[in-house]
Amino acid sequence: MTAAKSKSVTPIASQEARERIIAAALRAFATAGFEGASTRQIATEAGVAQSLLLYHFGSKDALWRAVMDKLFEGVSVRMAEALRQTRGGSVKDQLLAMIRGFIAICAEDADIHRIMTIEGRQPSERLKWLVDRHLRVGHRQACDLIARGQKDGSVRQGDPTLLYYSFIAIAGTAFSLAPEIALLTPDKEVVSAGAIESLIEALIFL
Amino acid sequence: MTAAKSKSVTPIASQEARERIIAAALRAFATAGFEGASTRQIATEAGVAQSLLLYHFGSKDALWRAVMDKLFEGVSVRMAEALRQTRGGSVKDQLLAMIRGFIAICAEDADIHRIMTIEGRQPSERLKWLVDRHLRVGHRQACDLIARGQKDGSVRQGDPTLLYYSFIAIAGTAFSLAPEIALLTPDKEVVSAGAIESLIEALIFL
DNA sequence: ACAGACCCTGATCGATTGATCAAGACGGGC
DNA sequence: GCCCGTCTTGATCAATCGATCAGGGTCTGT
Repeated sequence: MTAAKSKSVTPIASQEARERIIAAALRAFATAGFEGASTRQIATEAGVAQSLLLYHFGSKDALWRAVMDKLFEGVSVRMAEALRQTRGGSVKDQLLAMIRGFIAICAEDADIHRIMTIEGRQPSERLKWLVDRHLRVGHRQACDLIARGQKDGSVRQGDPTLLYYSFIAIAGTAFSLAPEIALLTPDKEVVSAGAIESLIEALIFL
Repeated sequence: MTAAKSKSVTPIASQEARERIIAAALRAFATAGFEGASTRQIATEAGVAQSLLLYHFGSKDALWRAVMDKLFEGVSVRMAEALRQTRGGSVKDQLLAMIRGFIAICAEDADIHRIMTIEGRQPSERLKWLVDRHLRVGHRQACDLIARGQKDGSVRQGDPTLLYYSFIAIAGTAFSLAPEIALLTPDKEVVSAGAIESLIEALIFL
């Protein structure tokens, strides 16, 4: 960890501050949206000065992009692993692994689905950046898989994109709207990942 | 229109301004969230001065509540009509009417689902107000219907609330994330209400 | 014609926003 | 010891925020 990185002169002192800022910014952006989140509130939650966050990232927009890169780095790693472990399996097994992985991601951190649905609702430069840099690949992979499943008869017919967004909507909404659901059913325990999975299975597969 | 309303002294001059303000505020709240939307931007879009909007509604919070009342007034009218027309029918027919009604509402105005998912993601006084005043009744009605359908064997087993939010998620997401989907599939036409309906049918019914 | 209620606007308030800047703290290389 | 690049802070900027206020316009009732 303290080993010198060949030619790099930077001793990599406090990358921890960057990570704390990104974590706080993720929560703020996910709950209040881009304009609703303030850099001062993010800095306070991260325990640093507000100017430090502009020193590291340059602007609020650049901070948002850094948060998204960090977010989808983790997501793509998990999804790639799920697909790798079922490489030789059937299309249905690969799709199931993808679905289980996405549910697990949403269960661990509901902010992921929150932040994705915040930006997708109006055209903007941020949405364009997000789609081109992070969303396009996953959508393409999933839709290819769905189309192959439709060909071999294991997946329900219909627009692959609609099926893709439907399963994302079910898995994500159950967790991202947890505060609302908790107010509606205060005595009920948290929603279970297994129930969501069987629901999505019934929706996707024949 | 100019007819005197019995004892009421107010001539009800410009209620049109109120409605323009509410319409503009709905769009603003639905896309930018409560904190992200500014009263000046809303006033500009409505073609009035910013102070007029505080004259009519008192505060930004009160304007938000007025927008919600207007929004759910229309929704509850449509849902009540859908249920009334299938009063004598089977549970499945009543649920189908409810689903079709909700899809039609989302197709007409995607802002409804947008605004519902914006507030449900973090605990707040606004969410508490929204749940108690507008969401609780619809949730109760739908879940009762789902439970009855589960008893007579026409509806899939599972937590009624999860089934309820799943069908809302599918119907709403397809329209509220339309800008994102359009960027992903630029050549494709808009998503069809019929495709969504058959998808939800497969999810809900046995 | 006058008075009063309602509707609406422009100016302005203090607070907060994202961004900039000067200055200090810290540590490694000479 | 001294210097220099990195990291961090506090002060401060113009712009914008929600909210308040005084005042004018318009109509109705008398």
